Amino acid sequence: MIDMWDDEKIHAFQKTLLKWYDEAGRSTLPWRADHSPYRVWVSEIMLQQTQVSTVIPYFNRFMQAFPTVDDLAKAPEADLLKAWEGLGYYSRVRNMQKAAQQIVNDFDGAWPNTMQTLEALKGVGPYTAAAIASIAFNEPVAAIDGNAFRVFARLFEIDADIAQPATRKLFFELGNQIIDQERPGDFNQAIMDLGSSYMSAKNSDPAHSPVREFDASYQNGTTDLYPVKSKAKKAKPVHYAAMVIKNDDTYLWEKRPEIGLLANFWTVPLFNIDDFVNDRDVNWSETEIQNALEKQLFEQYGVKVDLTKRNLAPITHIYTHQKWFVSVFEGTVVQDQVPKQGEWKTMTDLNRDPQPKIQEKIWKKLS
DNA sequence: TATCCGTGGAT
DNA sequence: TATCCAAGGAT
Repeated sequence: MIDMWDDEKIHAFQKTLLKWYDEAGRSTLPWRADHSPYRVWVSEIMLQQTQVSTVIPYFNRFMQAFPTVDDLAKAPEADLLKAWEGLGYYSRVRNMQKAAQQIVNDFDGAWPNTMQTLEALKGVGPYTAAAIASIAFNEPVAAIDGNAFRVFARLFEIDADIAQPATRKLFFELGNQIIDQERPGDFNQAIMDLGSSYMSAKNSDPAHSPVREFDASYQNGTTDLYPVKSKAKKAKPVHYAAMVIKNDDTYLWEKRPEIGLLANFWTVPLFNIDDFVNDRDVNWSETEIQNALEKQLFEQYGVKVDLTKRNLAPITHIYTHQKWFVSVFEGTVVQDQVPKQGEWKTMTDLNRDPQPKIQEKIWKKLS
């Protein structure tokens, strides 16, 4: 199992780590300017599965637009999604608003101030709760994110698979044993800074790490073996026809379902055409696919359409579990009529809605 | 427990 | 190009 350090070594590690953090940590990150729970929380949610350099401009704009938890609680959802547009994992911002309303309504505006009570907030799991509790409220709990998994796995040569949810408990208990009791928030952030520099996933430099004396994997030359992580499944290919249908100066536009991928986002109609696609590339009879698409537009949307252009070279867009191949079709309505499903909107109107990246790619593909 | 949920960057 | 990684959480 784990070759646990004695108290003396733990204290030496804390001292070495925090000394380095004070001298070389990323002190200029905007969410480190102060440790108010609101700022810490917003930054932690944005940073989930998202790189620091990506988050910085979003964070600054978000704090301008929604300076307090009250502002966030009462903001229109469209404004929130527009502020989040391009960040991905959009349920994060929807859950954030629900959590803001929990704080305002259920807790009378007072922040929960322990890891355990913070986990009651929507979208706040074990990692984020520990991060807020330690950074904003000085509670000595380990925040186990991807960095902490990697750093601890290397320091102690831990062979448990970090892709297994059950492994989180092991790392959490280890972290709680070595966390600095006086400066838990700085300790957690120091581990993250270490994990994004000397002990990063790629281009690590353990020989110059401030904690190399404590790094068993470096001492034994096994850095590349840690962390142990099982491989993710490959994304499943899915084929769509994007229907860009014009009616004078408007386009056919519809809202996606409330749950699932890109929930509630507006896009042009996207038809699944896996049935028309052979193996790995478009391979269909021209008249067959064209007739099928026009038929579906009439039956599902109630509009008669003349398809005029097609782009057989598909756009590709990769999600975590799906790889989309999107062929863009253009057409015009034969006669003006109100659609059974979706709406006609001008380009000006639809640019006001937040759009997923795939929709941007579709617009760019138009001839 | 396994799967789902976006996007951008690095190699 | 394919793959992995990036301050995870909900179901």
